[in-house]
Amino acid sequence: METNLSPEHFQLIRKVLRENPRKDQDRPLKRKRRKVHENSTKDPEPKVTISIDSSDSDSRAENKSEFVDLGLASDAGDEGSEDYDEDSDEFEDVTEPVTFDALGDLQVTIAAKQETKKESGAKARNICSNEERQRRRYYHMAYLVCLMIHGAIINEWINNPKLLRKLSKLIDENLFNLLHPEKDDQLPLRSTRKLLDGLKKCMELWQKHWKVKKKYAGLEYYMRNWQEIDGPIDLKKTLTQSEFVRRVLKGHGNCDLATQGFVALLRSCNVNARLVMSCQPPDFTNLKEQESAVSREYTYSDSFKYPIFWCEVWDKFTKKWITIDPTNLKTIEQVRNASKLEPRGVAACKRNMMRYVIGFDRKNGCKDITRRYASWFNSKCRKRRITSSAAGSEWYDKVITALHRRKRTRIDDYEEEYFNQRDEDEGMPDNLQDLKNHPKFILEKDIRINQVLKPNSKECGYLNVNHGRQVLKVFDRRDLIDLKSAKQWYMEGRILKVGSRARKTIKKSKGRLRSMTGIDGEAEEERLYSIDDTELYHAPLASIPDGKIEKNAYGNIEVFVPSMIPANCCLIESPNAIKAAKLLDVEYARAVCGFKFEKGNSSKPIIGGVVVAKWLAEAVICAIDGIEYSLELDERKKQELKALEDWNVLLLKIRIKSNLNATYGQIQEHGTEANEDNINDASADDSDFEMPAGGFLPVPNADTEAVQPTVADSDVQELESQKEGGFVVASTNSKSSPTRNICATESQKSVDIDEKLGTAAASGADEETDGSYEQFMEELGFSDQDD
DNA sequence: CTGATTGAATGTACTTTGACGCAC
DNA sequence: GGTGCGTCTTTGTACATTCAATCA
Repeated sequence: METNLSPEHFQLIRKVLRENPRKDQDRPLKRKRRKVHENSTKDPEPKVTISIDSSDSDSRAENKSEFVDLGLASDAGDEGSEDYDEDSDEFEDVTEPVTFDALGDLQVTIAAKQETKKESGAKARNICSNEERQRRRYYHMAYLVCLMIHGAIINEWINNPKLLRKLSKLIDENLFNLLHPEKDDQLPLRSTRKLLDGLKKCMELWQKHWKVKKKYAGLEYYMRNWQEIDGPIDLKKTLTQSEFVRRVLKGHGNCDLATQGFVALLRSCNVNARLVMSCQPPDFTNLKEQESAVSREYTYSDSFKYPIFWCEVWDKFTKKWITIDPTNLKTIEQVRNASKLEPRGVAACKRNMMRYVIGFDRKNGCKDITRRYASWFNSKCRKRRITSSAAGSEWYDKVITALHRRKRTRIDDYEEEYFNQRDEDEGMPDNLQDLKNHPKFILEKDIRINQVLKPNSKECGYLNVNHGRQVLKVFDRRDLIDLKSAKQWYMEGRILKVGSRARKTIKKSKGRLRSMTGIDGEAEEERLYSIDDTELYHAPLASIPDGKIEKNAYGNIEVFVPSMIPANCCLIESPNAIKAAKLLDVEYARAVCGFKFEKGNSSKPIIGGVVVAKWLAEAVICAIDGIEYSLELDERKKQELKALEDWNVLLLKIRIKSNLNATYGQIQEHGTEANEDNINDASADDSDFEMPAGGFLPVPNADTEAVQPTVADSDVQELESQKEGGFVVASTNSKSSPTRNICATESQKSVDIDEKLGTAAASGADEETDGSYEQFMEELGFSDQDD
């Protein structure tokens, strides 16, 4: 019914967020709501309910996705650690039963850990748990992405042709000419002046046309704290595009809608206007468990003084964007170093913390333009953004890229230039906090032990501390040099240049090692060098033609980085590489790619393959292929053997069963039909395994239900417990599949089959496979058995 | 009110080449 | 008697960073 965002749009975002892809593409846009049962600190079993409510969403079919899910699913924390345990007990006490109710709501109930840390006796700090921090981080991300998508959708609606057609009638020819001034060659400023004049007139026109009927019903787009997030959120009915257009044309609604309408008005007369949105997700750097009770309720005007939405117009004469807030502050400005739209004062920042200002342009571009509006972007704003961490930054870039749907233009170049200039112009912070980890400045005392200032570099400023009683020197970070020890440089494939001198000598304290070795007392000295004191390490070449490689004392070659491989050699990374090289009896060296650290001070080299001369590499690779193939065959053989054994056991059981039946009479079987279905289902899943005719796959964990149906009788089930393997029927070979018969059959029939199959399994089959396998191995010349 | 200091919790850099017993 | 393979173990310390609370 309306022009909507394409499904790819959302798929992209989902991909970005590493969401578990869901097939049900038809689910409507979901709203999320999160409730905490009151007294979560006192309740011995506090519960958190996340409910994603779809009941009041509109009918736009392609909007969907469980953002809560995807937020929790993406785990950014463990990527760096190699030894990260898969079955980590991080969440061992947390259970998450997930239930879908009829309305499509999703409930995730997280039972929090029972034990409390109050026994320690320490004063209870108003700080949330580590898990809660993580949750807030994810929630922040999910919230942010929702807001950005919202902005993108509204921005598309603004381009609605019907809306633009009707709005364009409001602009008369004079005004239109003002908005599109001629280029004044003598005084370009005059053109800009005209444009500004036109924009002002537009603004006045719009203010006259538009009656801001309603104040905000709640917090709307303004920032909520974590208690408000967790508490019930009263979401109004969702807007649809037709309703949006109707309201804009009518001139009804709140400030936000008025601004959006204003952007539409400008676009209707072909002005390059941007919809700007300052996204206000909850603050993830706020770790307070509870918002302090004394924080007074800020007045309405404090909270909503600064706008969430505003407008930008491209001025082609000055090559800058002009900022217009037509409804809230009713101002037009050309932002140089500070913007009037940046919230000032504690009260205003409580609800409007400028962190993510996104500009959506008429060609569906999406850019982060926070730099224009945040005057202290580097020192203050930066820390509150998810981009402060590398992983968060990567994530954010992906989201922006996914929402940015146009090619780069010259305007982007000009804007980037402007942002760079703003970065340059941002002054030095005047307090300690903001200088900590500042991207451009560093305090003298924060220079690390392995860093040194460039010779002759001078401080670029001073900071007064303690009301001027102390003065600290501040340096430019560009004057810093990172230093490393010779060994550390070697780990990066670099060695010291001849005659280089240490930039710094530090005392190395190796307390534990020292106490272990019995040497104590004076600390060892460590000489540190800069990268300029080093050069790339070139390993000695392998000898020609035999390819002999120089090895270290341990008989290995160190390949910490690719450049450490001798120039006429190559690294073959395969677990079977050593075996292959040995088999071929060629010169090789085991490659140490790193170390694994274990308890105490012991460390083990990680052998990442072998280094061989280039002219021998192909042979080694072929040998590896062969070995892998033979191993595969070996594995196949094992599987076959196992299958045959299992068959044997099964048939034995059936024989016993039929004997029992014959001796003591028959027992009613039940559920055979259902069982048969199960078997067929199970076999269908395994259809991608290619097994020889009559093949049965041993099920790795044999005590699963899949095994049980094959032998339904209770007598046989007892026997079943003796064996460890199970099997399922391969779907392709119905001819030789006896299970069907067994399940359906009466005792007499099964005996016949028993005899046929039993003998085959017991006698011929084993030897046959064995024989053929060995033949095969001999042909290949890769026999593993060293008899 | 602002910003320095303090204290607690969390995060990260650093470390840089077995020993033994058993089966074949 | 030599070789190869599996098993043992499952963890540390020091310092940096970050926040809320408190103090000046």
